[in-house]
Amino acid sequence: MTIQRAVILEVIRRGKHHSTAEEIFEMAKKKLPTISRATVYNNLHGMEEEGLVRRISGEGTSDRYDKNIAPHGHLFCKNCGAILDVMLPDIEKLIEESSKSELIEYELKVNGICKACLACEFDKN
Amino acid sequence: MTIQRAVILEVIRRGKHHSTAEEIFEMAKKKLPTISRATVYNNLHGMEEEGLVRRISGEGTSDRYDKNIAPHGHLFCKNCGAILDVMLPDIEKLIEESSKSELIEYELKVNGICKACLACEFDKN
DNA sequence: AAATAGTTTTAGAATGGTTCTAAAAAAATT
DNA sequence: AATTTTTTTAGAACCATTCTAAAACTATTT
Repeated sequence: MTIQRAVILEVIRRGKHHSTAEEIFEMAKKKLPTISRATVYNNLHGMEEEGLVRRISGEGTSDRYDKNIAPHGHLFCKNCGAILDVMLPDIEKLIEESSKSELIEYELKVNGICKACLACEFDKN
Repeated sequence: MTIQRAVILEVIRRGKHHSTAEEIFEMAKKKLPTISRATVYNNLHGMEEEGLVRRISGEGTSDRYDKNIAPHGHLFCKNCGAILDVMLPDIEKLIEESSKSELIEYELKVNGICKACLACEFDKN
């Protein structure tokens, strides 16, 4: 456990959900001005392997890191840009049954319009 | 409809499922040696918008293009490397119910061990 | 058919997120 | 204290994809 790793963990724990490596790097620099991008990537990878964070791979855009390590999907609201957790209770069983395979992990990305935007006619673009 | 687009469509239609842009480019070059990478990307994007192909975004690796345009997930077998379609009958309703959002499209990626590898003890690494 | 305008292709440069590298610094072990 | 191992650093390299500007097509108008 190095100082760098502690700062990165703190940034993830206190910062917003679903930050990019670059955002984490920028936040970490405020505490540790000499920290390097490679250190952030190294530690994020390490933490991913240790199960401390989960990576949400971006399509086209940067990957994001999630402090919520429980298996769940993500809703990308095409109206307001929010990224929201989606919990699907029995999806693991469903996947295994329908594919007859053994599941290690899954990643579910949903493009849609979030609850809040649906509720507010005014927000709709 | 240009010659290039026709060749690209033909490559996708006859070639293996889940090809990368690079693979499609290489195949297309056999018919049309002067075809450019940009043309392949341009046309793949166009076809994606027209709903002729579906993009499967890679994490770290290249995106792949799927001629199966019905909504479905993908199983990436960590034993043999196969990429297999996963059909989940009611997942759309499930997602909308559990997130209370309006679904536009979803992408489901599953890491696991495929049926064939499970059946054959010998293949297990 | 020639002229014009619009679209598509081409080759290569640029981009951007991520990974690699080699040296320096820090930590752990002997 | 000396040695080995691990981590950090800065910047270069990587690689899939996008951009660019010129050339080649296509379609449309005279």
